[in-house]
Amino acid sequence: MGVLEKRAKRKEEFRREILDSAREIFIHDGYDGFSMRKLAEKIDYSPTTIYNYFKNKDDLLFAICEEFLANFFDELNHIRSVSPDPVETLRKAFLSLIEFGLKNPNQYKVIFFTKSSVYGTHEEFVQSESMARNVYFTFKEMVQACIKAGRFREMDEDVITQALAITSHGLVTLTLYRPDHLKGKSDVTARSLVDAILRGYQK
Amino acid sequence: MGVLEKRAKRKEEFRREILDSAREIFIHDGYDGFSMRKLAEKIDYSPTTIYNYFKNKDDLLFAICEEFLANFFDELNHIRSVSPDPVETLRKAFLSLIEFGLKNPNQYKVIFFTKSSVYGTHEEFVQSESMARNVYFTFKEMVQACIKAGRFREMDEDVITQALAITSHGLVTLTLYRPDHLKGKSDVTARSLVDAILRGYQK
DNA sequence: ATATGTAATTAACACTGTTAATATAACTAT
DNA sequence: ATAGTTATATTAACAGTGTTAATTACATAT
Repeated sequence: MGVLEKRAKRKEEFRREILDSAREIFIHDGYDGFSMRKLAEKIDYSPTTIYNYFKNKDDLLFAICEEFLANFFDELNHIRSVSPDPVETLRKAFLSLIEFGLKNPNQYKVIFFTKSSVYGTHEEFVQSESMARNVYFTFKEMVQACIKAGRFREMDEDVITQALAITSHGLVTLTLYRPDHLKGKSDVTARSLVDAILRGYQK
Repeated sequence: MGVLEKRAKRKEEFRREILDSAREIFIHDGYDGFSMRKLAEKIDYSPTTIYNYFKNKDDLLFAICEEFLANFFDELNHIRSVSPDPVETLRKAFLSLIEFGLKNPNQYKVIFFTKSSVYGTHEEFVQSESMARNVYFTFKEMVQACIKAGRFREMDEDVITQALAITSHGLVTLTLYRPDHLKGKSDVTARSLVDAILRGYQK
């Protein structure tokens, strides 16, 4: 292994180390408790060192988002592989996304708060290799499967997919930011809502 | 008019002046462009003076939320007064909320970002005289009207109301924070989504 | 005129993200 | 081994943020 590769590897490892520490801060102190300086202190380096591994804070947050979504992407594919009925698959995937958001509030906040600019326009988003894109397209494929199986009314797939994304997003963010409003009954409301919307799109 | 009343009146007037300036900053510079120091400069006072009229930044933001929601509350009652069919009333109210959010992005962000603590627990929220409460209960009454008219399946009213709130919230926030994602087709998606969910809850 | 209470200000604290300039360490070529 | 080069880490600083304690200016009441 050449020296250049060794350096690159070491750099990649350090990047990982920073990322792990950053995630720990998020889990431990929440989104508001995170700062570049705090992260620097945790990894025992000066704050400016981080900037040798990440362009800026947004870049760091984006990397964390990607990790988070990569985990969910795996779960999504697992659901698809074990569930035969397309509508049930979609329902499970749907509820899983909601559960994932509610169980990882701080990571979800990172995704939500991270500037939309990092994903670029819709075209750039579609052509990107981001995990957000992968998750979106997996959902879209699930919707397409429902239409193809004749279970859904024939509509624009993107509209339906986005409607589902919107619904889960609304539920998660409202629960995270107005926790008392649903009186801890998020799961009941979630099921009711998922039922209603799937019924609404079914034939 | 006594001196004390005069002082109270003057204080109330100044409070209003601060509030108006704050709203102007939000409209002009957006949520991220707002700061207490900028507001102070605009009203030609030192930053600390604001703290004689508002407990802190959150308190100020809350006041702006209330104003914003008061306007929407009026529109909601207008819709109710002119629309005879309960389901159509709900649909219009629903779409109106979404439109209101999309047309006033910065004010909507204020509502969303303002710490949930200002509304307290659900019980405190219900007993409060906040505009958020009024809007919520108006929506709930509309849902009840649909159930009473035998148009909706008999379910917990709160669950349905919250489901509607969640959906509009999701649509608005996703459009505001991932604008390119819906490719400016928010209105199409909104109508489709509202259609689907109302169909889902109808008999 | 003096005392009282309110309102506004200055200065400061403890933070934030980020950058330019500088020092240090590591590797390359002579 | 030494000199030159490059990558990495650090210090100091900038321009902000919300907020508070201490202090001054001012209008009112005695």
